[in-house]
Parts: sequence; C-alpha cells; structure tokens
Amino acid sequence: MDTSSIQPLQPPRGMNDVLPSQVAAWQRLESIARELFATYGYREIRVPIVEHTALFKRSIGELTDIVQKEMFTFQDPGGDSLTLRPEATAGIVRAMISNGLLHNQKQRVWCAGPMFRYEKPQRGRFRQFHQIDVEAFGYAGPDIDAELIMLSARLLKRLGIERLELNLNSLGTLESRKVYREALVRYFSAHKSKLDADSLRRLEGNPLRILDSKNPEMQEVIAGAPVLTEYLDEPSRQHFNGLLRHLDAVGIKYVVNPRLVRGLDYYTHTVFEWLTNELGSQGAVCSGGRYDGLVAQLGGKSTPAIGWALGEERLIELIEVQHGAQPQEAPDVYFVISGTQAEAVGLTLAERLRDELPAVRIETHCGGGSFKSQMKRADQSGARFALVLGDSEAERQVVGLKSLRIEAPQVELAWADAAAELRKRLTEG
RNA sequence: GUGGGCGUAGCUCAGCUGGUAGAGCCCCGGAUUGUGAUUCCGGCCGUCGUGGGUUCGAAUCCCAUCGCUCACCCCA
Repeated sequence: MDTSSIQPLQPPRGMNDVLPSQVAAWQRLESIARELFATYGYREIRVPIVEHTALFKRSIGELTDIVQKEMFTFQDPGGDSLTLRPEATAGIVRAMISNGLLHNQKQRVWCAGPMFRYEKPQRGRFRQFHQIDVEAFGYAGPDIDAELIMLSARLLKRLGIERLELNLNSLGTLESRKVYREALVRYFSAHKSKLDADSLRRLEGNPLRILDSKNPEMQEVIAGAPVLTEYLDEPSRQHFNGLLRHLDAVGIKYVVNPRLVRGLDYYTHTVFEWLTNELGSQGAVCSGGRYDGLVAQLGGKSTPAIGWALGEERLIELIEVQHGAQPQEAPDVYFVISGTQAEAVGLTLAERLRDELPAVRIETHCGGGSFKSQMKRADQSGARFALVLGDSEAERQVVGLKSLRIEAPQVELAWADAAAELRKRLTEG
C-alpha cells in the first residue's frame, strides 16, 4: 500500500540526513583522516557505489549474513543484477584488478563514502552508513599489518577518542582455517543437543561465529570447543608474533582474542577490531584484517592484501559522547543592513569587501528586519564583529564596526577604509 | 526476522479516572522612535502518527496499521 499520502515525508528507513548543525563533526573527521593518510603515503581512490552483485557474492561469501539478507540488490534497465556496496574492500580490489594496478606494483590506498546494508536500524547501525577505508596491496609481511594498525591508532588518538580496546587474532591461512572449521563442525555436531537455535543455524553457514555467542547457556559447550590457535601452521604463527612485536615496540596495547573471527569470508591471518563499550551494543568502531586470497579469487594475480574500515557515524557519536558536540563554524563578520537606502547599497559594499578580503567569512543579513533583530542574529551567528549599515551610514558612505565579543566602542569607517581596518582587527586575535 | 519502549506545535514536554488542546524554548513585533543581556507585553505555530470502532462526546478507551527507538541477531 502506498503510505506516502498519510505519512509525513521521510527518508527511507535507516537513512539519515546530515544537517548543517552536524556537518562540522563530519568535516573534522574526514579532514584529519585525509591529512594523516597523506603523511603515511596512502592515496585516495574513488570507486563506484554500485557493483555487479556477483562481485560481493564471490568476495564476502555466499553464506554470510551480509550477502544472504542485507544487500540492496536490483536489476538495471538492461537486466544486469547490481548491488549497492555493503562494504568497500570488494570494489577496491575489483578496481585494482580492472586497472592493472597490481602488476608488479604495491599500492597503499584509502577511500571514503556511503555503504548500504538492509538491516533493522538501531543505535550505531543504519542502512546507509559511511566508512573510511584503508587498504594495502602487495605486502606480505607483518610490518604492513603493524603499520595499518598504527595508522588506525594514530587516527583515533588524533580525533581525541579514549578508552578503546584493540582486539587481535589470527585466522591463519585459508587452508588452516578450513581444517579448523571442519573440526569445529565435528565438535558442535556431536553436541547438537546443547546448541541454541542461532547456533544450529550458524553450524551450516558460519560455525566460527558460534564461538561469539553471548548466550550464557552456551558457554560450557563453547569452552570445550577446539581452539583456532592450535590449528595455525608455523608461518602463520610467526606472522602473528611478528605483528605483536611491532605493536609492543611502539607501545600499542592490545588483547589477543581467540574468539575474534569477523563475519566476512575473505579474511586470513591478522584480524582486529577497535572496541568501545560506550555506544551500546554496536561496539566495533574500526576493524579489518588481512585477505591474502581475495585478489586471486576474483581473478587477479595472487597478491597479499590487508585493510580496515571505520564507521564514521559511530566514531562521530563516540566523539560526541566523550567530548560533546562540535561547535558550528561561525562567520568572522555579520553584516547588518537596515533601511531602504542601506539595502540599496549593502550587497555592493559586501562584494567590495570580499574582493579585498577573499578569506574572510562575511555573512550579510538578507531579508530586512529591525536593528534589534539583526543584532540579535549577529550575536547568535558567533561572529566576532558586526558591520552596521543603516540609512544614515549609507548616505554618508560610512559603515559602523562593532566588536561583539569584547567590550569596545563602535567605530565608524569610510567605505574605502573598511577592508583594511577589518583585516587589522581580525588578525589582532 | 524476533522482542521491549515511545508517537501531542519546528524543539523539549504537560494534558489524572472520556467533556472538545496547553507550557517552555525558538521565531516576529513592541516597551527601548537605530544596536546583541535581563524583564514584561503581544503575535506566529497543531490533520494530538494514520485508519477504524465504542460513545451524546475520544489526545484520553478498544482494534488495526505506520513510524521512531532500544535490545537480540549482525556488524563499521
């Protein structure tokens, strides 16, 4: 049924507007990230928001929750099945292969933008959400694992985020993981009577996730299950220990969590998550891992790779929880224009000032109104100064300059002198 | 997909056992005949989420439905 006629106009469920009052926090996050990535030698890549459905099925895994029930999939007018990207890695890997960027080359890239998953929205979980994503291709050793984690740690620190816990684990090679998975299925199948409904379902698709269960009645069976660490081969162990040594050396604290498995099939070796307990139930703020098999699996030349993604909405909310809201950007000058003669020349004067002061933020009052209401607006804008143009000033070709943040007498300036005086006062701090 | 809580003005909310909708904030104007505090006065603002039922009468009771939200699940 069409409910649009009886419901107020709303965005699609789980998709949010970022309002002018919130945008400062987004810009701060994105600009800090962009500057930091450049200092580590990572370059931006931009890829489509839509890809062929098969790309996500083959990379994320047919049996994962994301592919089975969370994708926005549709047919284009030509009959192709396309999907709104539920995560960034698949598209970036595809772009690497499509453009031949991995041919005897290493790549360090980052990407930011919206992702889409058809989930039931709740705190920290939306149908359209935004990630900042970092990937490195062609590096096999644990040094790049360490670099990527150091990069994430520095970014989180620079954003002012506190009290995060870094969880780490190694899944080993695809082969060792496969052997372990079979052992788990054997174990849990032998204890089927003790499994709850969720775990029985996972037994078919993703038995590793049974280890994650929060059901208290499950803890006993889980405690007796085989441990992944015991199935790691020697090279996997060495890789993981190498990573830990690098992290120890720079003093990054971590917790090795053998239960950390991640929900995407392509991960191998290192996986990690930065966790908070200050956002309700969606505690993962940044997470990622190595995916050495994915490039080859998608048809590229076999290339080791690793990456992580952080959730912008979650990070912004966490910053707000810990430090309060980001103040909005204020103009430098609020230009009060009152009276018919003033209105006739006000915009022209403002344009002249902008010619001479290209970096100064001048907000002109449009739409008339009393001096009182315009001054009130000037105050609320957060501007340091008000320029005051009434009919009497317009007649004499002068403009009033009033300091709004400190006690100081209002002065009158000839139009020709206004820009120079403003420049002087604004640089005085 | 499952469960809990909640839908009244742009925002935050009041409205008891049914009697026909209110406050504060915001915004505009005035007191202050051209200047951002406070105070005071006035003004603006409502399909009481939607549909149906009970009733002389429903924001209030009943049913359905939609939406929001939190948790499970999943994950950034």
